[in-house]
Amino acid sequence: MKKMNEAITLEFEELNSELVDVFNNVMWIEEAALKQSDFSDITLKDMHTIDAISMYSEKSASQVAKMIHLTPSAMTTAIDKLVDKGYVERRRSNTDRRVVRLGLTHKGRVVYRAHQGFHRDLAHNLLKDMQPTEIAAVKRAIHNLVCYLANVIKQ
Amino acid sequence: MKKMNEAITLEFEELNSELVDVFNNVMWIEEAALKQSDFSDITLKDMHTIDAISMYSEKSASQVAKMIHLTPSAMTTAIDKLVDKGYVERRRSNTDRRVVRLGLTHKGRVVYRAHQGFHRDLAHNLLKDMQPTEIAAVKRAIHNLVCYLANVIKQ
DNA sequence: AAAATTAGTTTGACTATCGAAATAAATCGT
DNA sequence: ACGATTTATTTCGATAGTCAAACTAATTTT
Repeated sequence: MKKMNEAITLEFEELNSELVDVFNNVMWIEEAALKQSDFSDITLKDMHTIDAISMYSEKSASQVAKMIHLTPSAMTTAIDKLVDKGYVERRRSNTDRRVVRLGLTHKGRVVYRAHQGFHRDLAHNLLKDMQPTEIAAVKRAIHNLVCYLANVIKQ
Repeated sequence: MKKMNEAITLEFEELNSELVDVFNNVMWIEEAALKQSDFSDITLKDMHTIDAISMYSEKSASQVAKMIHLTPSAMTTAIDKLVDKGYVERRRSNTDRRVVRLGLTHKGRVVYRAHQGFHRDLAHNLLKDMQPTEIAAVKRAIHNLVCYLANVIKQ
């Protein structure tokens, strides 16, 4: 174990604890915000499904399932619900009639944009009142994290 | 709508998308890591319960329930499971025999420390190869986020 | 000491999820 | 071109997590 400067250790623990705080709370806050919104009939998980389907490229049901780590069967029922509620459309592919192409309805696109807005607010508030050099540092840190997580996945 | 420098806008979108990536993946990675570990009999939610109970202060069941946004009834069944599996202990308080004080068993403390280690790794990798001034910037950014989220909760 | 409050548990209904089997369409080997 | 295999999705049955409401027991208020 490396001997560390005490002040730095303390700094680190403070950061760590705030980081834990963010991770533990973001999901819950997002869920709660959704419940109070005009789209209270969907959960955050539904929202992530909608996000994975997203605006433009038409993905197949199993592609979306993989993206959000759901089994195909769970995907089917999730889509059923979102189709019933009018957020998502199922279209059988013309070139391969086994695959189901998923797309957002108008309502789906509205809620997708609203959710993107939420994330944009998060990012804006992360960078609140920061200088370009500081912003660069933050960006690098987030990138570090993304790379680290990507590595963890690979193993 | 404010007119923005295009390069800065692009920078921002890149950061935003990585941020979304982190939020979407951390939970899943944590869950997967847990499944492959020696503690595959608990879920990430169980882990958060254990984390809320934590090492030292003896909290009541309802205090823990509030911390992790669970109803008392859900808390009861969650604790039942963790008691069965040997991670948590229930003790009726002596001063007020309605309240249940929760504590970690030896096994519970081991898994708690392991989980803390996971979070510490995250924080270390966030700050990988960064200078003190950069670290300060990152810290301020995370703090911004914590404050923003705290405000969202209040409304 | 009766009524109200508080902490936690039990019960019943509902939802999400998974894995296995079923279905249906495409492709491969001959 | 035909049957066998593979692929994409769905259906079904089982399990687990959640909530709200009813309930029990302990404590506090009046």
